[in-house]
Amino acid sequence: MPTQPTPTMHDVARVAGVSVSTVSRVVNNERYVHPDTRSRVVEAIAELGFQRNEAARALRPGQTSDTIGLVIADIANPFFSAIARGAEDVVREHGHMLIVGNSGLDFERERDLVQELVRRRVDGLLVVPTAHDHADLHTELSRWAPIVYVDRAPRGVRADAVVLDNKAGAVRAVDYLVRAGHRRIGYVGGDPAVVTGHHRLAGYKQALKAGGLEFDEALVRFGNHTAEAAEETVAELLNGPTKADAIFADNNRMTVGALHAIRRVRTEAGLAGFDDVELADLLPRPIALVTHDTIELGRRAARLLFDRIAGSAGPPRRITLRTRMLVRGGS
Amino acid sequence: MPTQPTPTMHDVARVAGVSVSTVSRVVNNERYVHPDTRSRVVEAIAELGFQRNEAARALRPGQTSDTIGLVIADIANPFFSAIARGAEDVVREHGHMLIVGNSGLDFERERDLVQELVRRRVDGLLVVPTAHDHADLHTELSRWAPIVYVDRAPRGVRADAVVLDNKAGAVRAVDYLVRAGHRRIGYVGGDPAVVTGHHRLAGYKQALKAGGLEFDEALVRFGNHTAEAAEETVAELLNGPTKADAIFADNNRMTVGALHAIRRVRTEAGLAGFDDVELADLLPRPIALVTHDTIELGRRAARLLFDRIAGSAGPPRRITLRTRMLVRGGS
DNA sequence: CTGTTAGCGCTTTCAT
DNA sequence: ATGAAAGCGCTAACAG
Repeated sequence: MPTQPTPTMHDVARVAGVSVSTVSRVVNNERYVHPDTRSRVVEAIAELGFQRNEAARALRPGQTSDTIGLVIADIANPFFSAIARGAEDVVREHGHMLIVGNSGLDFERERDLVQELVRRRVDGLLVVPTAHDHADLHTELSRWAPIVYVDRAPRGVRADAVVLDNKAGAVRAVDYLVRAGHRRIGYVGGDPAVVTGHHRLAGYKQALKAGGLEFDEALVRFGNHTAEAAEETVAELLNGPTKADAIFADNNRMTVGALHAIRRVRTEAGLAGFDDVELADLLPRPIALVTHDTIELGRRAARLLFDRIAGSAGPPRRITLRTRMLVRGGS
Repeated sequence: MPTQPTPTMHDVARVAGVSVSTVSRVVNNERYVHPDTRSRVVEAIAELGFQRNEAARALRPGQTSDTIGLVIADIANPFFSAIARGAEDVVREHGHMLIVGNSGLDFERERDLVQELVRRRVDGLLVVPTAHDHADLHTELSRWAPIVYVDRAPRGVRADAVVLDNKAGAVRAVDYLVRAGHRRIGYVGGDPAVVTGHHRLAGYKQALKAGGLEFDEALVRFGNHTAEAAEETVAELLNGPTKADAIFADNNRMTVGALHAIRRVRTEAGLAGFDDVELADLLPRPIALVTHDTIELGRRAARLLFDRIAGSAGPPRRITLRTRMLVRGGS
């Protein structure tokens, strides 16, 4: 059956035979309401199934929407869904709700989402920014609601951000491959403009140098946006003239693609990857993984955001979370 | 720096030297605004960084919040995050936004979330219901906003739902194990009260019977709420007096747990599981998986919801999505 | 084409 | 202890 209009405080007041202010007092559990009056109101509320309109409440001066916006690339990617999970944990602790939007790493979409969120008067924003320059967007919108960036700092702005220790993680992973005797280590990455990729590439270069290996531009392949794309790229890297004998995968999607490619090509190529991937420990081949507490990434970002919402001033804060390298699989 | 109060139409009107209604007309792209006036308003909007307050707009009669609520068990579980992804796709197509809440399969939390969502005047609700009886909750809240249930129909109500073909899927998977020569097939499941488990168990039983195997209560273990719990249970099933020689895992978490247990115990036990799991195809052992288009599950539910929001009446609709069985891994 | 007005559902003085 | 009234930011008649 079609839905009915929700009853208002006015309706409740009529049924209970009191004024709206009294209903408001009961709903907000204020003192100075006669027990009898209170129970009549409570009864009316139950009878009508009244649910206070939060949007109307939020309209009053000094009131907030109790809502946080989260903009990520793709909720179906385990990395981002873990962030969402951590964010939601904290957001709920604070009695707020989470509005989620997928940007698909497209700046236009991100911009639309963030603006829409501000129009809905969220109390704060958690954003995994796209690679685009955020100078304008950030300065334009951060006046209205505090913004904390997750996983990477936006281009062109100094702003609050909670990130991973990208370079150190990459160094350890690539170093592992070097020590294992690999000499031509390919790099597979996603969007070349995303800053995490740069940092991980820097780590890759540093580890190569430390291992006495020369950097070869031909071994670096950015621009793979899905696991499938990464699979093709890696197959090429392994089979083609580049003759890679190992792969460092930039993120979880790249790792999945690389695993498939290596299996397809049937080589003994070494593999290391950033982010954890489920079931990697059960694979027949060893794989070095740079892991981290992704849920915590979301949690920390949300905590920092609520700090700002509570009024904490001061310069932009940057929190960097540790990563660990571990070798899984190859049982 | 702390955030400022957002400018209102009144502010824009003052700056542009017009009335609020003119500002409203410009913002809503209505006709009958003189080009000059329009540009003065547009300028003022840009100057102030005005963003229309959607909550205030939604308050007007006949207006909607353009928001959909989604309640799932845990966004970090790939099954649910895929649903969220599908839902968001459709929600966005309709110009709405998605508020997400994790129930953790706890009825109290679910109830709180759904009520809170109604208080925020969402236009509709997408819910993966807990096992608890929903008769009261559904009849109480579905008057105010249409509700479509995802993955399972709630207990105690006839309501719109988009579900999977649980029984048939389980039959095929277990049948695969039977044909492979397994004789003592264990069943590992999650919450015993969730209806999907019942249907999958029914399929399990049917496949056993068809294969001439006797049903043994001792081989059925519900109540595993994490992959880790499932791992312990499966290890017990394989090692203990039950002497299972194969496992049917109820859902993706159970499958992951079972895989770990089997590796730990180092048996040749057969394995089949409901839901897909990433990288299963690269595992050294074959595994029969009941797969489905999870994103589509979310999409279909959202479409059905928007149908109802648009006013479509009629009896509760039940959509059942096909599942497929395929054997992965064991390369 | 533009302004005035009323009112959406709620909270919050201010009286009583 | 309770009610009347104003107003949050916006839209939608209704005038002009």
